Amino acid sequence: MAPKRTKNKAPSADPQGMFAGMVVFLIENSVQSRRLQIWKQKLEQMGAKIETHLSKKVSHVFAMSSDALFHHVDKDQLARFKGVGTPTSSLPYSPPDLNKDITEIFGKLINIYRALGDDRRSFSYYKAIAVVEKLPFKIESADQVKNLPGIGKSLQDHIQEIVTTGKLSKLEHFETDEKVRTISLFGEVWGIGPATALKFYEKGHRALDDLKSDNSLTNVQKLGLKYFDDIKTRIPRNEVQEMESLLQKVAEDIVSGVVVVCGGSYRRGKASCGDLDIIITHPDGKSHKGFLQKYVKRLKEMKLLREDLIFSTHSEEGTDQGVDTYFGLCTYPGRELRHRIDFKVYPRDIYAFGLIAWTGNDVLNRRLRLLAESKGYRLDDTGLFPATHGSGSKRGARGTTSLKLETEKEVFDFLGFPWLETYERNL
DNA sequence: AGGCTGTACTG
DNA sequence: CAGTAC
DNA sequence: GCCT
DNA sequence: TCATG
DNA sequence: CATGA
Repeated sequence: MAPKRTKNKAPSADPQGMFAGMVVFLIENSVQSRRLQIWKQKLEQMGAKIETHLSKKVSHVFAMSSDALFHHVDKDQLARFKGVGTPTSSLPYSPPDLNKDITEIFGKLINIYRALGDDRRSFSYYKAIAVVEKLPFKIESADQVKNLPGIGKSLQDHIQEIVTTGKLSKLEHFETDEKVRTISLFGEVWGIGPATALKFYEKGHRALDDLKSDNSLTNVQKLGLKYFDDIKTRIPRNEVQEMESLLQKVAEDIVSGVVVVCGGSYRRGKASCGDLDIIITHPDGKSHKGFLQKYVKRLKEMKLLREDLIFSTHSEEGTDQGVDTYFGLCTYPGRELRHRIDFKVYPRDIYAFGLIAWTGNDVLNRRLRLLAESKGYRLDDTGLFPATHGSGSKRGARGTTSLKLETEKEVFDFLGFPWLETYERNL
C-alpha cells in the first residue's frame, strides 16, 4: 500500500482517511478496554470523529456484540441506521450457531431431567451446550468432541447418534413417555416440583384439569394453576421498563431516596422477561427497615400487586440485618394478565451482593460462588464471608459479618473475576 | 465415591 | 424435614 | 452426566 | 500506557 | 492479541 507520507509520529486525524467524515459512537462494554482504545485511536487516525453520546450527528455505531448493541440502542434509534451504508452488516459478531441440531436436543434433555428432579444430570447437558455452541465448525463425528471439557463418553455417543441419524432415540423415548410428559407438565406449575408432580401422577392425574379438583393442593399451587398461562406469558422489555419507573415513583413516595432497580433478565438486557425481580435498598443504611410492608400495601391498593405467594419480613425495627422478601403476582396497569414479581429489600451495606445474585444469571452466580469458595470464602446474596470451615463456629453463627464491598465491581475485583457489564451476564 | 451455589419459606 | 423457588 |  | 504487526 | 518501547 503506497503510504503517502506515513506520519507515525503524530496520530493526528487524517482528513483523507478512509473513515473521513464518520461520526462514531462507541459502545464501551469494557470487554477489553485495551482493545477499545485501539479502536478509538485507529478511527481517529483515519479521520473519524468520536462522539460520546448517541446524538443525531452519529452516523455509525460500533459494538462488541449484538447484546451490547441492543442494551444501549433501542429499536427506534436503531431503525435510523438500518439500510444506511454502514459497517453494521459486519458487526453482528454472532456466534456461528452451528450444531443447532445437537444443542436443541440437549436443551430438551435439560428440561426433562430437571422435571424429573435430576438437576445434576440436567446441568451436565447445560454445560455441554455451552461448549458445543462455541465450536467454529459443524460436528461430523464424535471424534471431534472427544477431548472437549464437559463431554464424556455418554455425550459423545449422543452426539454420534445425532450427527449420523439426525435424532436421539433417548429423547424420542422420553417425549413419548406419558409419565415423563405428565410430570414435565405438572412441574411447570408454580409451587409444584418433581416430587409433587410424581405424587400427582401416581394418584392417576394426567392433565392440569385433574389437579384443580385435588384437595391436597397448597395455596400457592392453586394460584400457580389458576394463572398457569398468565405466568408463562413473557413480558416485553418496554413494559418492564414502564413498570420499573412506576415502581420507583411509588417507592419514592413512601420513603424519599429509596433505590429501586429491576434486576433479573431485564437488567441483563433481554428483549423480554419471564418475571420481574425488584431489588431495593436505601443509601442512608436504615430507611429500608419496614419499607416493604408499606410498599406492598400501597401496591395492592393501586391493584398492581394482586396475589401473594411468599411474604417474609425479617427486618422490622430491630438490630436485625435481614433481607425482606416478597414473591407474588402483579398486573400491568389496566390489565388482568398476571406476572410473577419478586421484591428483595437489602440493607445498604450488603446491597451489592443482592444486586449480583438477583441479576444473575444462575450460571454466573454458581461460578462466582465456586470461585469464592476456592479462595476460602463463602458467597451468597447477603455477603462474602471468610469460610467458616469444618472447625469453628457453625453456619448459623450470626456474628460473622460480610466483608464490606460497596459495589458490584468491588466484589468482582475482590474475587478476581473479570468485570461483566449487566448485559454481558447471560452466560 | 462423592461433589456439583447457597439460602429461605411453606406445610 | 422435604419440597420448592430464586 | 462429568470431573477429580 | 501506547503503538505495532 | 501478543509483544515491545
